[in-house]
Amino acid sequence: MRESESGGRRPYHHGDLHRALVDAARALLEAEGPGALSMRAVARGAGVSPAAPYHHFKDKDELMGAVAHEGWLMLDAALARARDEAPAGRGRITALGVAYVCFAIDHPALYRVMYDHARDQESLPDQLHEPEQGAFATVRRTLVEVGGDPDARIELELATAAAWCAAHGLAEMAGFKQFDHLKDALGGEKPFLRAVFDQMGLFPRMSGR
Amino acid sequence: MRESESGGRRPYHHGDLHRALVDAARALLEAEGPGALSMRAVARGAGVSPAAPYHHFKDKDELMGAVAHEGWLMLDAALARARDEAPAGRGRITALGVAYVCFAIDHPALYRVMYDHARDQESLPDQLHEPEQGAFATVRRTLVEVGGDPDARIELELATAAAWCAAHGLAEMAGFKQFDHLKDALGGEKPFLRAVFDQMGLFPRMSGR
DNA sequence: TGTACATCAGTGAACGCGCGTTCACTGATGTAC
DNA sequence: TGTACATCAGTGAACGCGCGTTCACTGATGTAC
Repeated sequence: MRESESGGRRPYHHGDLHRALVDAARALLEAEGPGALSMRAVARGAGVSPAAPYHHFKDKDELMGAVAHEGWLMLDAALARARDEAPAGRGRITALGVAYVCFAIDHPALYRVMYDHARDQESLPDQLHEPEQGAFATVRRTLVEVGGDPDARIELELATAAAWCAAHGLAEMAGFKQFDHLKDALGGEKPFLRAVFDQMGLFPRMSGR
Repeated sequence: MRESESGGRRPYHHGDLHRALVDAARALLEAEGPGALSMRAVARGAGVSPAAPYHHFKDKDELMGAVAHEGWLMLDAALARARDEAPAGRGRITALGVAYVCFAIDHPALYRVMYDHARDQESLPDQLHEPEQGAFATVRRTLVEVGGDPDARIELELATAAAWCAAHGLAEMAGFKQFDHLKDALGGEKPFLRAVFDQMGLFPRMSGR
């Protein structure tokens, strides 16, 4: 792809078509949205014949899975970064939520693909459930710090589930026009997101039960 | 459609094809999911030629809009009913949230179409913003009862937005397998939904600000 | 009551399209001797 | 170092498909006189 775009003749063998295909898919996604993501369009984007991708992916679903997987890794990284940057304390969980939604806003089409793929298999990617890594763990760990009892598994998972759903809902709706005047009133998108998360009270309410 | 299904010969004129098409679309949606919703499939479902729908809908988008509209009306009704049935008080807002998610669980494909259509125009349907009717008003009214200050417009809308996003997020994720053991631990789907909503603390926190 | 005519709401064939996938193939590369 | 050969990773043409939409048409209905 690099060669063909810069005018030089591309060698017969690509080098790393697997990578190039995923990159092309993501570029297409950002440029034209999820509806434009076809096997043929991705091959076209990588400067390769429509049959070539089948040497690297069993079928369309497998390519989509690879794109979604990369998205989840990016989201993991974004949450971990947000966590490290926010001062410890109650605001940290809000910071995570804001980072989550910002990711979805910055990569709306990729975010959609991630969830569409997850929905097809009726579950989020496994890595979210691995105990010591991934976005799920980051959320849970932060909830513990913020006041959750690490031994109260059910309550902790409930809090994590609540935070996740809240973030997902806001991520999907943040672009709706109905919220524009709220954003104006609060001074922009991020203050709006922070306010909604605060409103939701995502930190655990473990005490008093 | 009625006639053709019962074996009698259908008269040349249908009677109410507009209605029959929307019904066929919804039946198709429930039976095969949003991916199967094509103009031709809907016509087929209504027992009519592929060109016939164009006498009633300008294009596919207009048909989809009609289906989505009907979905919103159903959701409005479900929320109003839930509100009337729940005892007054703080639990009412949770009951609304549960009813919302139950609607999405009972009509997953329709719910998807509703939001896809909304997303395409970057906003929820207008009726959600009309002051005295629709689901939005039901949520807001209930929030006021539960302790919100009706004059604090921004805070009230923030609370409504938060509740809406929370419900939407949960609606989209309620089917994921990750939550299965939480549902088991809590005694079923509805207790799980209630617990998540309670966790989120959707009632307004107007006091102390 | 009968007839001419406009209008409405269907038909069915066709348009061009892009899709996912398969196929027989071929050029490039790596390895064994 | 040179050669035979297996394997890999591409090509490009073709498959059958269902789609949204348009077209000229026709059967049914309603209205005016």
